Amino acid sequence: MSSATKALTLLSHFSADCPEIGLSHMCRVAGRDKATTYRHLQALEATGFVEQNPLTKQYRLGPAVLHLAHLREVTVPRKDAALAAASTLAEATGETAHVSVLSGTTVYALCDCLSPRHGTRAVIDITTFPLHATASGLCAMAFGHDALMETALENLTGFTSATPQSKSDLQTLIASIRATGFACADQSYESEIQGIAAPLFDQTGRYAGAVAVACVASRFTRALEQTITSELIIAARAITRSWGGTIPTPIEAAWATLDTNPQELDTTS
Amino acid sequence: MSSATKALTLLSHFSADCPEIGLSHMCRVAGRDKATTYRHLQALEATGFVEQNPLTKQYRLGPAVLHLAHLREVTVPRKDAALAAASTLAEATGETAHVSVLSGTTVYALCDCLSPRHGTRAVIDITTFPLHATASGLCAMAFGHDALMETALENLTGFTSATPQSKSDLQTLIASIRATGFACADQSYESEIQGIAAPLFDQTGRYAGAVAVACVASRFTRALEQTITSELIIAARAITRSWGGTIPTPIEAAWATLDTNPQELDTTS
DNA sequence: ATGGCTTGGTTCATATATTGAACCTATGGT
DNA sequence: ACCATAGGTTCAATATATGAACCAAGCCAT
Repeated sequence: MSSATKALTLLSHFSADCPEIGLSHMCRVAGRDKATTYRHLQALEATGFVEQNPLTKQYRLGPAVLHLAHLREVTVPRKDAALAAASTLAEATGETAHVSVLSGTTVYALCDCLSPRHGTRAVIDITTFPLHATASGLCAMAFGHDALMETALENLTGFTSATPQSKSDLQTLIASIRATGFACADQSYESEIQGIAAPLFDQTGRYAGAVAVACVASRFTRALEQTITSELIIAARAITRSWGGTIPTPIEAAWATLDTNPQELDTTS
Repeated sequence: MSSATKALTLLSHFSADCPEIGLSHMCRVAGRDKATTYRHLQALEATGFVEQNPLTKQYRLGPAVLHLAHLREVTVPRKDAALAAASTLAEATGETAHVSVLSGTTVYALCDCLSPRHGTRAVIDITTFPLHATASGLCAMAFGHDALMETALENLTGFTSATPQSKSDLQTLIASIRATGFACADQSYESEIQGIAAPLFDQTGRYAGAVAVACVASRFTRALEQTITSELIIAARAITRSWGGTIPTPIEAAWATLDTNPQELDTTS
């Protein structure tokens, strides 16, 4: 590990719970020598990445990151990362991939990508996703803020016979989504379309959107489902990372149990 | 210069004009060896501070900065830095210091700090500053967006006999502010109050607000003016830096010519 | 095609910059 | 007065960074 990497790594120990860290404390959490840590903090301070609270002598993030973040936002729009991941996802699954973002209580379509593999394809022709009837909407309800449930209940339009129609229906679905880390919408918005979505998070740590696959229901098999879920995990991690966020540990844990299933099948074969 | 510092310094070469930089280009602008630069970029990439555009192989700012910037915003509110600088400014000048922020076309008071040195003090008892009559407002017009002039012309309230009353009055004042890097309001809002303001900038590079001194006019002398301007420069640099911005070069240049005046006096004495 | 130009990326001996135990000083609590 | 902990400093030992030279790939005009 290079010296520069070690210095940069110190920054990852700052968090919302622990926004100011003293030298000794930093030594402990970083597991490094005091002199080394001190010099690294000096280097970070010289470049504006940290600064010392003049009162407490504790270190905290510096102003340099503000400017860099602004530049990042300008140079790499969110849509680009989403589109790149959606493209890979569509390629790998042979189905339509799309990404949605949550703004207030509305789930907007950010981008989508159709796979040329099959003649029939799911087409995303809406700009806002109903909360209660789509995988992306349900994902937002499961991992977004609480106000979404109220909004959803105000508009329980029945699109198909499978569209959830009650609060208890939604609560059951949401519990399942939170347990598995995936939202599924089995022909609840359009018949013949099966949706599976995974959540995305931004730099604030909050739910930011979903990456989803809309699959022609007649093609949906157990094998395709496995491909979709494992590819969704990859896409969700990539987009979340690009947006400056991280997947919450409980969700990673839920995904990890899914990942091991194929391995179990391998050992029994 | 430590290795970590050298690596961090590479990040400063990214800008809005040049958001993606290739290895060779980075070597040239950083003036360092290719192997060294490459390894530094590798360290930055490993920590998420830069990433490679997969198409062009060029490096650009990475997602890590987004998260850090959010954390910085949460841990260090703008007001704190402003208040610290205002306090120093009030202490050094013996007059009332205050900081304003521009939001839309309105100039809001962010904080102020009175000096206990004199019995009479200027008191900032307004929450929004008139654009045409105060140093902070004129500063916004000189360095902020163009729409401010229209807004100012819609409300040319005459507070004192010295309040500017025409577009040409304002244009003359603004030209002077742009040339000197300071905005002055000589009893144009309240009689007996002389205001001097310096501009502040944020991480977007745009005008963000002003730091100002409100001085009791009867105490205003050439010597005090020199103290105020030199202290204002220090305060403006500190706040701007803390907000993630930089003072534009033309303004620094204007300030530099002022800085040399006292030196000229010294050499002749 | 060919040769020259540039690009991103890699190697390895050299020596420079990093390391960490021990030390210093100040402060707050008992 | 004492101990514990804090931030900060020193210096010999050595691990780590360095850069000239090198490689492979892409581009472009001949």
